[in-house]
Amino acid sequence: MSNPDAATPRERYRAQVREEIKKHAWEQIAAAGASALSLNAIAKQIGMSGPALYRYFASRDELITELIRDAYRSLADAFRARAAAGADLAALAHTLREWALADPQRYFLLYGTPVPGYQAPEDTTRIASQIMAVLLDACAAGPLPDTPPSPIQAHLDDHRAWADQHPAPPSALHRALLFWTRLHGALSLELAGHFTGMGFDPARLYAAETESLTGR
Amino acid sequence: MSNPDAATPRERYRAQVREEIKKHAWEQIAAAGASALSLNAIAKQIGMSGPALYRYFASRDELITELIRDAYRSLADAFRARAAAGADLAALAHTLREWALADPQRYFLLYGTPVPGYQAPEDTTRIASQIMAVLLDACAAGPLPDTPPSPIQAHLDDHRAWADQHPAPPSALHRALLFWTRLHGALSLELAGHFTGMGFDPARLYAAETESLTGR
DNA sequence: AGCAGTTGGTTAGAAGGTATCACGAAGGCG
DNA sequence: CGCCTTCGTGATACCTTCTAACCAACTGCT
Repeated sequence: MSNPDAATPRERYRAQVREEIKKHAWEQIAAAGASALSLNAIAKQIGMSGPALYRYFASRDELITELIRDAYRSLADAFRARAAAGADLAALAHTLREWALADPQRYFLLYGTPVPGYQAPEDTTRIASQIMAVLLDACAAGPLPDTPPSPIQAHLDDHRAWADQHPAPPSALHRALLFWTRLHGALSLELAGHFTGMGFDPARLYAAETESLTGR
Repeated sequence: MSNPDAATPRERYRAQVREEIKKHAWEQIAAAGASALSLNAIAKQIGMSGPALYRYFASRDELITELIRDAYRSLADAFRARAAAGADLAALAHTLREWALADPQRYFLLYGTPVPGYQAPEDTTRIASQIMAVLLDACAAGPLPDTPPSPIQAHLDDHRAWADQHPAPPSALHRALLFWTRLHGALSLELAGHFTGMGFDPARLYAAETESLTGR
C-alpha cells in the first residue's frame, strides 16, 4: 500500500493534489511563517473552494505535522548524503547552515517556538534520532581530543539512552550534543535577525563555533 | 508626562486597566503561546466586551509589542540587579536560565520564531543593547583567558559597532557573543522540549556550557 | 453494459477571531 | 452648571477553521 506510482489512478491523483497543497503551504510558510498558514488561501490558489482541502488533510494541524515530517526527512537526507560522501563534522555543520538558510521558516518549524499543547508524533522523533545517529557517527569517527574526563561526560555516559545503542565514547556523546546546541544557538539567532545591524558577519561566528567543535 | 501615580484619576484608571489586560495576556501566553493570544478572550475575562480593549491597545500587534518591551525590561532588570550585586559571568548565566524557566513562552517571545514581517520598535533594540552592555562589563571584568588571537576576534574587533563604544578587548567581545549564542542554544532546545525523553539532565549541560565560557 | 459504492467537489452555516463604526453614558474641568 | 473628552456598548464587515448536506463523477463488480 501507498506504493508511489504503481497505485491506482485515484491514489496517484490524490498524492498529486496533496503534493500541490504542500507546495503552496511551504510558499506561505516561507513568506509569513507557519502561524500565518491559511487553508482557505491555499485552496483559492489551487483553484478549489475551502472545505475541499479537508478531503486531503483532516485539519490544519495535520497538514503542519506532515510538513514537519517532510522537513525532518529533508534535513536527515541532507545529512545522510553528506555523511555517505565521507563528510566530517565541519562539513555537517556547513550542511546544517546551508539547509537552514535555504528556508529559515522551515528551520523554525523544527527548532523554533513550540506550541505548548502540541505533541510530536512518534515517527518524527524517530527521524530526529536518525539525524542524531549520523551526528554520532561523525563525532566518533573524528580524532577525539584528549580532554580530561569532565563531569558532564560522565553524566552523559550514565544516561545514554538517547544515543540509541550507539557505541560512541562519552566524549563523542558530548561533542554531538554541543554540535547541536552551539550551532543551533548561533544559527537560530542569526535567522531570527538578532544579529542584523550588529555589523559582524554571522558566517564567521558560525565558522568559529564549528572550529570549537572540531578542535581546530 | 506618563508620571506613574501623580497623574489625573483618568490616567491612573487607564494605566490600571492596561496593566490588567497585560496580566491576562501573560496568562494566556504562558498557557498556549503568543500565537494563541486572543483579545476577545481577555475582554471576556476582564468583564467587558470585545471592542472595548481597542481603547487601550490599538491592535493585537501593539499589545504584543508592549509585552515584548516589558519582557526585555524584565530581563534587563534581572541582569542589572545581579550585576549590581557583583555577579560574575556564571551568575549571569544562572540568572538567564532562571528567568527563562520562570516563563518559557516569555523567553520565546524575545528569542523564538520571528514573524517575517515584524519590525521591532527602536526602543526594544535599545533595551537589548543595555543587556549586552551588562554582559560586556562582566566579560571584561573576569579573568581573560590567554587564548591565541583568533580570526573571529580580529573580525569582531573590526566590527565593534554593536558594542556601543564599550571599551572591552576583542576576547571579551567574543566571550559575550558566545555567552549569548551558546546559552541560548542549550536553553532554547531545553525549553522547546527537544531534550525530553533523552534522559540526561539539561541543567548539567547548561552548567557545562557555562564553564566553557568562564574558562572553568 | 449497467448498477452500486466510494470519492471529490460544491454551497451553506456554525463558532470564533480582529477591527471599525456609531451611539449613549459617565466622568473631569473650566 | 454645562461642555467635552473618554469609556463601553452593540452592530457590522471580513477573516479564519471546520462540519454538514448534497451532487457529480469515477471505480469496480456482477
